[in-house]
Amino acid sequence: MPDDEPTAAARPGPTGRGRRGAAVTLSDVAREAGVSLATASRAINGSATRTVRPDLQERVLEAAARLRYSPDANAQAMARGRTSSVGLVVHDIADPYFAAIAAGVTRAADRMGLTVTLTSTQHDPAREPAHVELLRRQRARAVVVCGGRRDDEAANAAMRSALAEFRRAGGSVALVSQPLLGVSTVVIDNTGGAHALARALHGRGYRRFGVLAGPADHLTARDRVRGLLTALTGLGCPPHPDAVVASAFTRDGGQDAMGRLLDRGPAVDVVVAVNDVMALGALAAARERRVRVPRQVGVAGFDDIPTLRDVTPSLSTVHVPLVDIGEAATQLALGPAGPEPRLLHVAGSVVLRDSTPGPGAVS
Amino acid sequence: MPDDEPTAAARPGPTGRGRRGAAVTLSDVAREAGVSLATASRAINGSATRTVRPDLQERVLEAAARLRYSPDANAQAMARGRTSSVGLVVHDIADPYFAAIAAGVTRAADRMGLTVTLTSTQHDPAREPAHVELLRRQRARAVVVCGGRRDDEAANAAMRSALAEFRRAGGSVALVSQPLLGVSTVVIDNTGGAHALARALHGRGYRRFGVLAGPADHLTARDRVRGLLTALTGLGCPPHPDAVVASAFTRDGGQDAMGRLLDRGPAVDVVVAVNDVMALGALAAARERRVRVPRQVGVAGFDDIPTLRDVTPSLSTVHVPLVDIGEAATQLALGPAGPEPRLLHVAGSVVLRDSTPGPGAVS
DNA sequence: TTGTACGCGTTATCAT
DNA sequence: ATGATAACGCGTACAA
Repeated sequence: MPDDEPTAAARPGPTGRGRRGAAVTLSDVAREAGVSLATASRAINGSATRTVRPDLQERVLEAAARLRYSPDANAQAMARGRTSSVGLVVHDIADPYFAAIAAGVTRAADRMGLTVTLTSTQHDPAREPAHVELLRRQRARAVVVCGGRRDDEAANAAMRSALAEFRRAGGSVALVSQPLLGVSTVVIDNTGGAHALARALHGRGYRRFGVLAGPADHLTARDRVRGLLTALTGLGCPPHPDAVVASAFTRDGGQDAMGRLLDRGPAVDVVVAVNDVMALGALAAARERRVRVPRQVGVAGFDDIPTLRDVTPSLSTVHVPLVDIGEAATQLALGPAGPEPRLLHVAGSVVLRDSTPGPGAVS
Repeated sequence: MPDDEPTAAARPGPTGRGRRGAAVTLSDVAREAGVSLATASRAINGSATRTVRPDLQERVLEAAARLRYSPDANAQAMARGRTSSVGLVVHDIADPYFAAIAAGVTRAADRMGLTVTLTSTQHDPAREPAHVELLRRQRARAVVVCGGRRDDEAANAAMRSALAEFRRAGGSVALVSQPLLGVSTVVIDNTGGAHALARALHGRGYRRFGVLAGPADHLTARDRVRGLLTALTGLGCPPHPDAVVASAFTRDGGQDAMGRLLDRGPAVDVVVAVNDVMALGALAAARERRVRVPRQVGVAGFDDIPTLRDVTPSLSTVHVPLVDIGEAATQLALGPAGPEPRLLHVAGSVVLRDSTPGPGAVS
C-alpha cells in the first residue's frame, strides 16, 4: 500500500473549533516530518534568504503529500502582506466584448500565478465603485476595470475615489477605456479607428452615411462618432443630422436606433454603429424590415468581437485586439508602479468585409 | 468642511513593516472611536449574539468612515473560518456557452454577497484538478465546475480526488455536466433533448440525417448522439454510418467535420451538430463550399447560446437555460449539504428556426 | 542550517 | 453591554 494513512492527521485537541472539516495545517506537516514549523514553511514555499537541507526538504514534502496538505492562501496573504489575486470589473461577462477581455486577463493572471476575482456590475455603472471597494477588502493586488467612462462627473468622482482608496490599500489599478481617472490605462484609439473606417467606406464609394451613435454621455461612443464626423466632413460628405441617431450602447440600442433610422430617417447607403453589438442589432432591425444588407444598405461596426465570424453578411468593423488588451491591462496593473500613470495606446485596424462592398457592388 | 481628516490614521509605530500602504485596521478605528477592539468589531460587522449601544455604534461607524476603514477579508476569513468566495472553473470564458453560465454564477454569488474566483483551463481538461486545488487553497466556500466530462477514467479519478480534497477542506461542490463524480450536479437532459430534436426535424420531413458527433470520449457529445440515433432509428431512418462524423467539440471541429461530410460523405438533407458552436462552424464550412443553408441542407445545433440571435439563417437548436443553470449550480453548491449529492435535472426545449424549414420548403 | 517567537487583522470566548 | 485575550495559519526576524 503505497498510500499509507496519516500518522496524526486529525488533531483531537480542544483547540479546533471544528469549523472547517479537519483542516491539516503546516504545523501538522511539521510535526509529521519531525521538523519545526519554520523549516516546514521554508521547505514548502522556499524562503528567499534561507535554504533547507535536501533530506529535510524531502521529508517535509513527503509529509505534506501524505497529509494532503494545502497551504491556506488567506493565512499566507496575512503573513506575507499581499494576496495573489487580481480583480476584474466588467459590465456583463456574457457580452462577447468583455468575455474576450476577460479571457486575456485570466491568461495573463494564470501565467503570473495569480487568480482572478470577477465582478459584474450587470450594466449598472453606479455599482462600479462598490465593486472596487469589494476588491479592496480582498486586498487584491490589482484591479482591471473595463468599460467606457461616462461624461458624468459625479460618477467619475466616485470611481476616482474608490480607485484611490484601492491604491491606498496597496493595490494597483489599470483601466480599459479613457484615461481620465488618473490611473494607468489601456487607451483604444477610438477616434483614429473611426476616422480610418469612415475613410475606408468612403473609398468604397459610400457617400450618404448613417451613424448609430450610442448614448450622448458615453465617452467611447462620443469619440467614435467624432472620428466619423470629422473624417466625413473632411471628405465633403458629412452625414445628415437626422441620420445620426442616439441609443443605448447595446444590441437592443442598435436595433432600436436602426429601426428609427430606417423608418423615419433620411436615406442612407451605409450605417456605421459605434460598436459591434449595436451593429448586430442593426442587422436584426434591417432583417425585420426586409431591408437587404448590403444590397440596400451597408452596415459596419467597431471592435471585431469574435461573434462576427458567424454573422452573414460578414461585418466590416475596426479590429481591436481584445484578448491582448486584457493581457496588457493586467500587466500594466501588475507592472512597476511609477508615480505617473502609464498609458498604453492601442490602434485599431479597419477590416472591410461583405457588409460594405460599396453602394454599386453586385451582390 | 464635512470631510475632515483622520486624527491618527497612519500608525507610525515600528510594528508596521510597511508592506501595504498604511493600512487602516480595526484597531485604529477602535482607538479613534474610543472603544475596544471587540466593540468596534461588533459595531461594524454586527455579532450574532452581542449587540452594541446605539451611540457607540454611531461613534464607531463615524470613525470608520473618517478613516476610510476597509475590513480585511483575508483576516475575516481566518477568524471566521470561512471565506466569502466561490470558485468557477470553465474551459474558456470567451466561449459564449461558458460566458452565459458564468453570468448566472456571478449573479447568484452577487445576490448572496459572495465574490467569484474565475479560473479557465484554456481548453485543457488535464488542468482542471489543479484549478480545483487552487480554489482549495483559497478556501473557497464552493466551486462550480462546468464542462462535460470525458470517458477517461484516469482524468475523472484525478478530478474526483481533487474535489474530494476540496470538500475535505470544508468546501462544497457542484458540477454542470454528467453526474459521475459523486457530487451535486446540474444535469442537462442531453439524450432527451437530442431525441426531441430528431423527432421535430423528422416531423418537418427530413429523412437523411448527418450528425457532427464531436469527440468519441466526450460524454455530453455521446449522449446527444445517442439521443439522435435512437430517435431516428425508432423513426425508421437511421443515419448512414458515414454521415456520423467525429471531431473536436469546438467551432473549428464543427467546421472541419462538416467539410468532410460535404466533401466525401453521403448525401444528407439535414445536419445536426452536438452543440451550437459546432453548428456555427458547420455553417461556415457550408458557406466556404457555396452550399446553401437551408436550401441545400438544413443545420441544427444544441444549447441555444445567445450568439444565435445574430446568425442567419436563424439556427434551430435545443434551448438550454444557461444563465439559470449557472445560478442553479451556485445555489446547489451553496445550499444545505446533505450526505447524498443532489441532482438537478434540466430539460431542453426544441426550437425550430429558419435553418431547418424542411427539405421541400420554399426558400 | 534550524528553531523560537512574534505579528498579520479579525472574530469569538469569557470575564466583567 | 463592554473589554481583555486567545485563537486562526503562516512568514520571518532573530537567536542558537
